[in-house]
Formats: sequence, structure tokens, C-alpha cells
Amino acid sequence: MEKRLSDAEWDVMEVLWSAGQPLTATDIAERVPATREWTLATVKSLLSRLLAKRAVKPNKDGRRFLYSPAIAREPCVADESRRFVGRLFGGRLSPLFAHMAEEEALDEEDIAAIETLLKELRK
Amino acid sequence: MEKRLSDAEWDVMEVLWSAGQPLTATDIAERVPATREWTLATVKSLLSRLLAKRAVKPNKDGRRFLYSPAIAREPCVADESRRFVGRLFGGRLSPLFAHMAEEEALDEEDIAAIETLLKELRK
DNA sequence: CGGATGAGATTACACCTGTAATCGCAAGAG
DNA sequence: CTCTTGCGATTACAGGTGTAATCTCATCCG
Repeated sequence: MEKRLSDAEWDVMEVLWSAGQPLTATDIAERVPATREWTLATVKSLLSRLLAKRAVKPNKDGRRFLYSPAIAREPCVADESRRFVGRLFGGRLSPLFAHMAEEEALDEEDIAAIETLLKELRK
Repeated sequence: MEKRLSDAEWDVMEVLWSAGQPLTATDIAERVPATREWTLATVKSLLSRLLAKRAVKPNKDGRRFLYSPAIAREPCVADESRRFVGRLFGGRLSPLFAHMAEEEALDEEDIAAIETLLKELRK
């Protein structure tokens, strides 16, 4: 990634990442979370910015473009995670974990999943 | 909190939270992470903004102010955590955990700490 | 008492963000 | 071949942010 993605840009990228295929601006506008009541114009602006950041790739399809992600989701998530855990929890995951546990943001399913992961790591 | 804190504002708040006592603007400027090469003026600006957000409390001390946090760190961290985990991991902690594990951002110590926490939760 | 000092308040300013309207052009409709 | 329409590109604009200089007092030094 050349630059960080803004919140709104993330929403657009999420659409592209989950689509699994190139989409037109209109497609994207339709799939963006409904809570963002964006007009098509807004989506197009965001696409321009994402193009400038080289986060999406335009593929000419006749008179218009099909957009697809130029960067994978994983590295972006990794970046944000590092930033976040670094800033709030001194870079360590365990304090975050402790915090979430206290907040009761963990349910049975999470706990089980994490236990399994831990076993994996231990091997 | 009335509003979200910006990155720079967090740095100021961290100083205040960890100081455990009211500080003057100058004190704060001295304790801010050195990587931020801020002038005193910058710190004062940030303090103004934090006052506007009611995140810090000014206590008149003769001719100047001693600043102390008006909000606790925990709720702020909780807010940011919710935002972060919600946005990137669908609100679930286990995918974040899986991600960090893959990134090898976990060392022995973290793993042990988390195991202990899990046992606590299980009880 | 008068000037220097130092504190907060005010102002500055460029860049980023969210949100959009408008422009200019190319393609399809007739 | 012309008119409409749908697209990307350009422009807009207010509010947030990082970073700071300047202004305005009150006070301490002499």
C-alpha cells in the first residue's frame, strides 16, 4: 500500500475484496453497506482516491472500467493491526486479549477457536 | 468522551494518564514521545483541542493551569477496540487472534498469558 | 513603575476526509 | 448523423488534523 486507507475507502475495498471479481462503479455503489447512504458520485470520488493510492486497478471494459483490488486484504489488515495493537496495547496481544475478555466481548465460540489455535501454536 | 481522539491527541492523553498527577503544558511537552518532535506551541494547541472535547480538566494553579485527564483510559481503549475489531474482524476476537498468530506477533510470553486468561474464563 | 517573560488564547495553513455536484466526452438510440 | 445518456474526471466545500506562529495579558526583575 502506498498510503493508509480512510474509513470510507475501507468500505469500498471490502466490497471489492469480497466480490472476487472486477466490478463497475455502479456495482460497488449497490453493494456498499447500506448504513453509508452514498450517492454514486461519492463512490466514484472514493474510487478516484483509491486509484491515486494505487489500491485499486482499473480494467478498461469498453467505455467504462471494471475495478479490482490492486492490494490484498491481508497486508492491509496486518498493517492496521500492528498500528492498533502498538498504539493501544504496547504492541502486545495479551493485554488486548485481557481487555476484550473483561469487556465480555468473547463468547464460547471465540474461546473455543482460540483454544484450538493455541494448541496448534504449541505443537 | 464527547468525540474521538486523534492520534496526536492520544499521545498527549497517554502522558496525562501515565503521569498520575496534574501536569503543566511544559511538563507534557517534555514527556511526549520523542519521535513526535513537537514544539511547546503544538502541545498547547493539542491541549486546547482536548479541552474543547472535554477530555482534559484544567486546574488553575496561580498564573497557569495544571492539566489532568477528564476521562479514563479504559473506556477510550474499549471504544477504539470495538471500532477496530468491528471494522476489520467482523467484531470477533478469534479472527484477530488467528491473524496475529499467523503474523507471528505472538511470543511465548503472550501465549502463556493468554492461556492463563483462558483458564480463568473457563472457571 | 516599566520592561521582559512566560502562560494560555487566537489565528494560520496545508493536507486529509466525507460527501457530493458538475463537466466533458464517447457510445448507443433513433 | 445528431441527441441523449451514462461514465470517468474535475472541482467543491466544510470539518478534522498535524504542526506551529503570533497575540495578549499578567506577573516578576530591577
